[in-house]
Amino acid sequence: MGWTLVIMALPHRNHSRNPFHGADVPDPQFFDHGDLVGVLTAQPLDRILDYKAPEGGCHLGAFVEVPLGPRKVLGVVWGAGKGDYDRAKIRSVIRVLDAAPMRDEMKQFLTRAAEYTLTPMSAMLRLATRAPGLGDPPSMKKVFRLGQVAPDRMTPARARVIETLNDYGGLAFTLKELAETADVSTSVIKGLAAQRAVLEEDRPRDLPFPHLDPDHSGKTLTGDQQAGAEALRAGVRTGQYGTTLLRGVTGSGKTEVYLEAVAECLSQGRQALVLLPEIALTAEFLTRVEARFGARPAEWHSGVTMTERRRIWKMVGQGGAQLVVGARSALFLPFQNLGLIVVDEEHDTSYKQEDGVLYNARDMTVLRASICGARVVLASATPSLESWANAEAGKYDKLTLTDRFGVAVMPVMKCIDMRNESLPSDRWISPSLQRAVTARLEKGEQSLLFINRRGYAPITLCRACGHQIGCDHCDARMVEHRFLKRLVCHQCGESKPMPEKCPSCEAEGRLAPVGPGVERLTEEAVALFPDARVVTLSSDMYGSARALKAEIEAIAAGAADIIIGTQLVAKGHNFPQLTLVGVIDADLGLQGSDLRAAERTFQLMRQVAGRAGRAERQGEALLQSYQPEHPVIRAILAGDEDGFWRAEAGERRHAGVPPYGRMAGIILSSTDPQEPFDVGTELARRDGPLRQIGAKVFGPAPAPIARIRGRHRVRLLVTADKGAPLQAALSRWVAQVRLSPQMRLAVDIDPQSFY
DNA sequence: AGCACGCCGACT
DNA sequence: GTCGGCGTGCTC
Repeated sequence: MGWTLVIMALPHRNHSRNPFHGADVPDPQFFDHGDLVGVLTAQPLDRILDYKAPEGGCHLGAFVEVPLGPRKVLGVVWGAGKGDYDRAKIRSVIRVLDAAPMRDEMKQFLTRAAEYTLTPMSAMLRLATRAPGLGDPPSMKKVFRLGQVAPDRMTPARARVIETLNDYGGLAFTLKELAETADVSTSVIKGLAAQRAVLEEDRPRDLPFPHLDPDHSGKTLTGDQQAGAEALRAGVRTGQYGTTLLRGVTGSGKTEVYLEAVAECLSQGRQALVLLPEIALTAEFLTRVEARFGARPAEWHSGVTMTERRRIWKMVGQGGAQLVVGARSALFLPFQNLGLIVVDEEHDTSYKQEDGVLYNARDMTVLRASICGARVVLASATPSLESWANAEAGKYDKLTLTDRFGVAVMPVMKCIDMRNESLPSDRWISPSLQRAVTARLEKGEQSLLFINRRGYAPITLCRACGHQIGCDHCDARMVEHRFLKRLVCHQCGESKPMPEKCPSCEAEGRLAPVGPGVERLTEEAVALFPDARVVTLSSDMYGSARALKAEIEAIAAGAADIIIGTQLVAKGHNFPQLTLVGVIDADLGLQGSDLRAAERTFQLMRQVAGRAGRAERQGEALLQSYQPEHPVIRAILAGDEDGFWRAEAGERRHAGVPPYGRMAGIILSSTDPQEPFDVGTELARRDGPLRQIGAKVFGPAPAPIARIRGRHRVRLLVTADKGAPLQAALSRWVAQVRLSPQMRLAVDIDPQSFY
């Protein structure tokens, strides 16, 4: 009651909203009605605008609605107003939205991420407010629970309602849920409510997520896993930033180990975030989380409904969600007390992507954690070279799980030297590989044939004139998909029916498929092994993630003898009866001058090979290669992971490329074919700002795909020394040219692939 | 991003 | 004369 008196007695100017400030010290975190505040809006004006604080004042960081021209837009109170704008034109904040104010930590994170990626702040704010109805007042919905009084007359329908409510012990239902569960019409419930036999109550629309119990217990860990888990727990207990690179093949219990870190984090009363690269994996993953903590966590990805998005955003902000499992954008949720971020499959290239902002979720994770004092676990069977180098340099702790069901069982890896195999040019399964598959068939074991190409054939060639069918909108070849009976552009998704005659010379019946795709390999396997059950796993062959998951489960249960798969099969699915992996083209990706090609091939080959030999059975991996002496192929065969990384690191260091140098890609694109090249040339010529920091510019050159969706693309590449202030120089450099409206310029810091 | 302003070509 | 093309600039 004393509180009431104090608050009542407060003068107009607020002095004590913050209990740590004395009664006569103004709270710098609070702005009174009429004070000037600087507001950052999600509109693409890269400037903080001054407004007058609304009636009732507002806190620093408050989400607000402000007038902007004729519109009302979302904004955040970023600080005090600068006051350098015509006072007469300054308008007032319309209202403070019902959302937890943005914490200083989040402001810092957005600012530094913007600086790093050269992204306008408004775009960063948009990332951080990607949920609908943020400003909605807390709305209620009506729910029904059992009342104390019995109804005047009992009917079968009424009895079902009461029985349902009894069965679920005190749980409240919405009208629709209750009607459906009890199989009655809504009027029955309304009738009962009128007599107060059931009670109608208001409940907030957005409910907290069920409590996760860190002591709910899950699987017992092996000695190796136990030690790893304890190391991670200890890290979380420090309550300070730190990153651990957790290495372990699928099946090593990597997930169980880092879930122990999550458990420790939850015990400390802090929030945790687990990032996964693919939606398809979350269903299985959520089940494992539920087994460990007794309830399901919040799930954030592009597939969740708008309602659920709003619930997660709000609950994360007010502590009603302890754990979020999600895609990369979950990194921008308004956590109040984040203690741990796990990035699973940290090497996955999908972490670096464009969704409004081009950022690498793995790097942004480390940034966010270092600002808010959270722990990071980067988990992977095959870490990225960047993370490996950071661990080597002592920036990250290293933790390697070697146990695989108690014993170290990596498959036996061998190379099939394709130069010694006799094989017609339209066939891809070598006699040696064929014999190995036959041996598995006889033993009733499964084989996996891996090819990293979707469709039937990558090239459709006219035997009469030599024309290759390309996409009308991109400079990419169309890939035949016999399953769909169409030609598909893997760049833009455009497709057209398979033509009867050559679009160039009109010759009929002369179009021929060239090269293998997963569908064509299936055809070959069916012909070679007529009695085997052959199944194809390719991301474009299943309508939904659910259908794909069902298929994978059926295969794991033994519904196929030979699995033909693309990249998809490399990602963490368990096939216990699989003992042979055949890689059709291990050389794919080794050609070309992309410096990351070796790394990607190594990771992919190891992951695919790792599918073989689960459980007790020893597996075998056979790599078909035309260049068995290639260092990457040799490193894979030798299983010498650290040796490979060291060699790769040496080459990169020598070349001064990431992670031992800095790089940025510039993509200029336009509907006009000439303009990007002209602007690119002008930029290359005016390289003063870059030379000041010792950076070099290469290009302009046509981008890897010179035309995508009708836009012509030109690429420049900038390299600099590790310590050079690259971003600042890039901004000054790029600002020298004026772009026409149809021109777009995108800066890609630390590009994933470069030429 | 929107939306207004404004400055040149072809229409009732 | 005006309708409308979209280049340029502004939003506190």
